[in-house]
Amino acid sequence: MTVPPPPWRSAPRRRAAKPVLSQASIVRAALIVLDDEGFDAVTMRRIAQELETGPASLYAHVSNKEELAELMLDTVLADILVPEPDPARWDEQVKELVRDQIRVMAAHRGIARIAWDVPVPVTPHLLRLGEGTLALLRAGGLTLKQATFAGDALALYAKAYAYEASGWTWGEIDQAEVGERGKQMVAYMQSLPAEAFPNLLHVGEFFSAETAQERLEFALEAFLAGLKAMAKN
Amino acid sequence: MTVPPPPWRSAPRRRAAKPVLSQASIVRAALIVLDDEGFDAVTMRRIAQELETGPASLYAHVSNKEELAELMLDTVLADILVPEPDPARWDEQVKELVRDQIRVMAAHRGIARIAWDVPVPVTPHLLRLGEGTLALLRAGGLTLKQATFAGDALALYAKAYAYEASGWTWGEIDQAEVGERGKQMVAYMQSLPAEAFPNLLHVGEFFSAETAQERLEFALEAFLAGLKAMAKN
DNA sequence: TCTACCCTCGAACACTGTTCGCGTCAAGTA
DNA sequence: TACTTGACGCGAACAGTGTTCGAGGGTAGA
Repeated sequence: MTVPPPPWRSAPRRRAAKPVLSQASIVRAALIVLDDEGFDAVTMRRIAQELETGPASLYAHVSNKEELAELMLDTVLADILVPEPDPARWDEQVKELVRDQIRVMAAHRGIARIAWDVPVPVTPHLLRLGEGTLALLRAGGLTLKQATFAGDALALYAKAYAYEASGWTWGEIDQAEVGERGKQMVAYMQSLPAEAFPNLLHVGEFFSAETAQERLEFALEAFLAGLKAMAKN
Repeated sequence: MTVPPPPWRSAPRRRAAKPVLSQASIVRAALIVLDDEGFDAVTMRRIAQELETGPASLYAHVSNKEELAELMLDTVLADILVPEPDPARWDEQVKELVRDQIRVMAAHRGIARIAWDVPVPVTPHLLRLGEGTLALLRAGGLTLKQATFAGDALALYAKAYAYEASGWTWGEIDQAEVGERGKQMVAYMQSLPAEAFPNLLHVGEFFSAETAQERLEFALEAFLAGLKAMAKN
């Protein structure tokens, strides 16, 4: 009963004319929006727009935004290399592993925030990373329990510094506003008795994007030194 | 021109009949909602409802929700006591200060999350806390720069463990869901070659609400040990 | 050719933070 | 005492969010 399409009309577009929707393509689109426009821009509508469709279409491939966030995190973490433990280079390997996590997370602004919000971190690459960290720490002479606790702390370092780093790097923290608040802060402190904030008044120079790396190295250095002392017992 | 109110109508309610709106009362109401119903329930509408008014009324006393969050955090931090440095009890004092921060933050579920989101932590009590931490650390023999970096790391510890602790304690992390995910995780790991996750398979017991305190103590212990070694140089 | 089935997606729902602007009240001034 | 003024209360609305429903269409298998 259906009439064939008139010959002057081009053949009906096949579905595949536009990239087919899939979990992977959705995650990819979400990461593109994240990189280009920041964390707040990553909405279901914006992602759908990127794929030239409506928000409802996404829910056939992703059960909700939380799951999508988890998939984004896992995708990003795929770039982390877990080293083969080499006892001779133990410190350096541990530091490198943490730096690597920060590197990949800071590359996508706001992804560190997702890392905090995932309650139970069990995605394939997180498992791989966790196992690798444990193996590395145990190679340094720690018990399984010690390694677990140390790994927990190190993951925390990575997330915290990556979170801060992405804020500074990507301008999610409004530089002008920060400067304004900084001035107000100094003025406030100077309005109080001079001896009220003898230390705080001089730490401003230590807090900036430039010192982020240095602060991380300091914390890592101290933590690892303490860890090594524990491993010997 | 105005007609006096008819005598059978009760005298118009005075403004003071219901508690007058103020920044302090709004913050108080917000904390009540936070404690009773959790982080997600803290909306401008719910706070207004608690004060028997509409959401628009709040904006006369608080410029936006971000500022309100900051005020909530500051109010909670008021309970922290900053100790007079006593070199003989240095370690214990530092640990106590961190524990104290975690204690007050874990008491209000979700307040730790606010702490992460405040970009430039400059509220009165945060300044007081920062100065106290610096003074304490310097009393342990650290340079101002070392003390700054160490204080940064310690604040990070406090926020991270408080965030996690409140999640567990207050059931924002759905226990049933966690259990389900845990089972799936174990099943997934067992479906892979046995040697793929030799360590991860046995750490489950170390991760629970009960070990949160222990994990913090471990991390603090290691970090402080490393710090003391640095101070001597 | 018919029948399932799954995917697509417009429309709608319930919710969010925030603004506008009209009233009303309280305190200050003449 | 009468009037002005300015601040506050708050109903209504706006733009945006995540998510669901259900009708429709395309594809694959019988």
